[in-house]
Amino acid sequence: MEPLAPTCSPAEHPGVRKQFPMPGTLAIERASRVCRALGEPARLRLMARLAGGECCVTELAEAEGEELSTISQRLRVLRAENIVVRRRRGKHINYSLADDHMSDLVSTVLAHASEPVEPVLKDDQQTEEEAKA
Amino acid sequence: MEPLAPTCSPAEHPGVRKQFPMPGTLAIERASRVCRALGEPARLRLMARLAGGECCVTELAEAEGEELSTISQRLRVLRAENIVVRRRRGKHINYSLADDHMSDLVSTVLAHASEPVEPVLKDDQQTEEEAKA
DNA sequence: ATTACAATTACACAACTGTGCAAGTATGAT
DNA sequence: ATCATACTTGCACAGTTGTGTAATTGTAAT
Repeated sequence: MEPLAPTCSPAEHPGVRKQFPMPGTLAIERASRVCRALGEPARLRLMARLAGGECCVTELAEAEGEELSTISQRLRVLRAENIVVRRRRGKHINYSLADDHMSDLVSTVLAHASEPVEPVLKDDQQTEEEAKA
Repeated sequence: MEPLAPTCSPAEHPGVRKQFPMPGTLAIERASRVCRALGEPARLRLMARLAGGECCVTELAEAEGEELSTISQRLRVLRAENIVVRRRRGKHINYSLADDHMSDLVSTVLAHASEPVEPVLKDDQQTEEEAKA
């Protein structure tokens, strides 16, 4: 449990040691919960669908080709993190994204995933500048 | 497994049915993997730290008060999703965020988590407009 | 009231994930 | 070559998570 103190001196670390103000435990906790909720293909698909407009559970189940109960469970997880919101519409319950932040998040991560893997600088390589230094 | 066809007609669903172009399976898969990687407090904290500048494993372990092996495993997960990149620096291996998308993602989700829960429109309520309609 | 449809929830089981310990690899110094 | 430091990985165990079936709740209509 107790980590040992490193023997490497601070001078060995040329990285920017700007001591970025770390977010509080609560913020980290909440943010990671949101990410985890989006961290499953099935749920992220649901989010992508909801980004196109609000839907009732039956619609979503039909679109996804899944059990109603399964969709409901997924929505439950999303709702627990305030990622989606629901509203009664007569016999149906319509779900939609909680706010603009959420559509931002979804589109950002999807945009990144759609991009080609940058072949510019592969892992474990050094830049040209570093090579001559 | 086979979902039953819903008996509710499309006319019942006033939501924007704009048939948003759904992202491909691959994009969804990759995006959700990224989210899942960020979906754990410990790993997200690591990301927040790396957002402040590149670090070696020992530094991170010391900062987090964790075993070196634990940090290494976390970095492994992040690296598997191309979220972070590593580079040898003599005796050390420095990790840093893979690209600008990643710092964007991290700061966006953290910003959202730091915000107060909007008290504007609670769940399962209807807007004023809808009340008179 | 009863009936029908929409959605949620409880439960149980399988699959996955994170962690620490211990062993292994890689680099630099002597 | 040996030694020490820095990091990674294999393994096993505990804790978590997603899914379907079946039972339950809630709403609207008759």
